[in-house]
Amino acid sequence: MMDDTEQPLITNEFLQVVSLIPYGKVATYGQIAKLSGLPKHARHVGFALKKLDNHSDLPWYRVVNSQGKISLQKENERGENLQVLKLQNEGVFIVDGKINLKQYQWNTYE
DNA sequence: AACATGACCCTAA
DNA sequence: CTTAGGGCCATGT
Repeated sequence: MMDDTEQPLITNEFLQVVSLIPYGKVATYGQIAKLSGLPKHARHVGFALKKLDNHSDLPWYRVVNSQGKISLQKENERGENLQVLKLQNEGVFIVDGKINLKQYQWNTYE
């Protein structure tokens, strides 16, 4: 039997890392890619997340770009961004559409 | 196979 | 501070 469980990409690696982002913290696309061992694939992190369903358990909303801005532009009927709401709900302050990474970025050192 | 696209990143100006 | 350009590479057509 053929067992073609081959992934479109190494998507699972990305999602694995995303699931590790602590509550109330955020990580950048590049950071996720790097931690997954694929530093050149920052773009594909977003690509992988886009293919997710909104009812996924993954904290996809904790992923922002390197400038601390929300990359997802999609809005609901109220003109609100779901990612913004999710983050604010975790206590992440967003000023002028930007997040202070110095304060909220997931520090993988230690 | 070639071309366009993308929830990006980095540097220069 | 913002914008522009080049780099990157899997996916879709």
